[in-house]
Amino acid sequence: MSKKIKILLVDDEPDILEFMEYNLIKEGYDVILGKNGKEAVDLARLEKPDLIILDIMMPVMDGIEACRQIRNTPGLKDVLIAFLTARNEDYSQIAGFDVGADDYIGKPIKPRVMLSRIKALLRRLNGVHSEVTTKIGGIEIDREKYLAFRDGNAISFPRKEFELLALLTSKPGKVFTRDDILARVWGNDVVVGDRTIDVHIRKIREKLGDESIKTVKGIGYKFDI
Amino acid sequence: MSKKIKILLVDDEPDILEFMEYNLIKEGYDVILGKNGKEAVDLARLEKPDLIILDIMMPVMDGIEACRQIRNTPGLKDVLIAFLTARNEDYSQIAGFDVGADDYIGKPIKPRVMLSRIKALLRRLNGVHSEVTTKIGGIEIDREKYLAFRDGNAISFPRKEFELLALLTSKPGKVFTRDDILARVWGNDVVVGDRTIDVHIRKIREKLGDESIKTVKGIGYKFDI
DNA sequence: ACCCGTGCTTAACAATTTCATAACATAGTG
DNA sequence: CACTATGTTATGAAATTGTTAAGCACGGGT
Repeated sequence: MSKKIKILLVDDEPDILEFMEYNLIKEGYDVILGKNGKEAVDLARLEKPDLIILDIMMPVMDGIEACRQIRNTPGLKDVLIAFLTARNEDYSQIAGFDVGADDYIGKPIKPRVMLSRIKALLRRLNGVHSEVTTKIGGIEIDREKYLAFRDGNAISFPRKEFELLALLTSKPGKVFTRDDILARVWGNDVVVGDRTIDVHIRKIREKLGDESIKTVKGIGYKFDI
Repeated sequence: MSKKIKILLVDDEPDILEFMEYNLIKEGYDVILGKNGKEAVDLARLEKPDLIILDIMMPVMDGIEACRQIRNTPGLKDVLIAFLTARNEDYSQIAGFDVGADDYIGKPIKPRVMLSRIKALLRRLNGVHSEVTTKIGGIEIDREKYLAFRDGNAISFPRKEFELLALLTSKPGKVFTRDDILARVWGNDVVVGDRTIDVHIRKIREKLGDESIKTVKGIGYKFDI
């Protein structure tokens, strides 16, 4: 996958946490756990997850209030938030949509339903997300076609190479550290050897046929004209 | 001049039906009427409207269930569905979200509000699926006839194959991920094995007899000339 | 009700592509 | 110059997709 998707999961019942964590990790998501609303807010600010799943009923701070505070955090206004609710809870209390929830997931939780719902939500996110194409210094990156173009000629890349290139070109001139690159192209907990990034960089350079990817020794790489 | 837009309107109160029908027809829409959820499903399948407006509370089958069934009908996965809801029905809103509604129109209905909402919805539709036929690289897809044509010769496909082809050709060049494809051709809650998509792709390729469907390894498939 | 054909899914296996690594070369830095 | 970070290359493992055939479910017709 491109950058691994990070999900913050908050519930006060360890069983549910464990159950959902298991299913989410199995799908390849990056999962962070919290056990009350207070933690939810702190972790959200710290980790900037892509999606937050909040139980409504929790000690210390309930999900509604947590949601409100998260939404009031700069940079987290557009995070996806879904509520967990028991079927028989009083829906009027779950006026969750008033505080800006994006979806709700009913208990008891069925793994398949939950996962498909999450995928649907994340798909919505993708639609809004960054620009589909970037044009910079004679080459154009089309994230939808998974192709780069130079003078109208398509250059195709295998997945990792493309994602690496897409990352670098997403902010031309910015230096991405190796850790950055590892986290965002490979995923947070993936461990790969020292030379892996270099090899991919090399192949991209070869295909692009120019010097647009610069090495910043001791730091990382950047895409620059 | 495009085809007239077809709206299926379902409510059990004749007054509301008449009132809305009047306003919609005045705007030049093609209106079909139903008076309960059962009729909604039947008419939706029969008429393939562009937009369905469902009351939540209805005899025989409520709007929620009708929506669910419509969404599970092949070929109607992407139909626009809007719910009619009385102001204070929190429950409706939440449950409606659950089954994939696109919008809510509150009662009491104000004609102008309703019409602008409907136009906004249909604008969304235009981006994606408006054209009945697509012509691309020697082949033509007719979504109404469920047929593809190459040099005037019809090629017929079973439903799944056709929908898959229709999806890919809806945006030539764009890579559709496997998850995308699963969600939009098979449906959100359907779980099928790993090789199912491949098998369908293979059959389509066989029938098209060319290389227009490309594999993007690790991502998905695209239709490209 | 029964049969038949079609469409859909699966499973097993083959073919292919991509990826990570190791070993070594080179360049940059103080 | 010594040391460290990066470049290069070939190679095998791993991941992904292709292919085929078989079985099941469903609908239409008799």
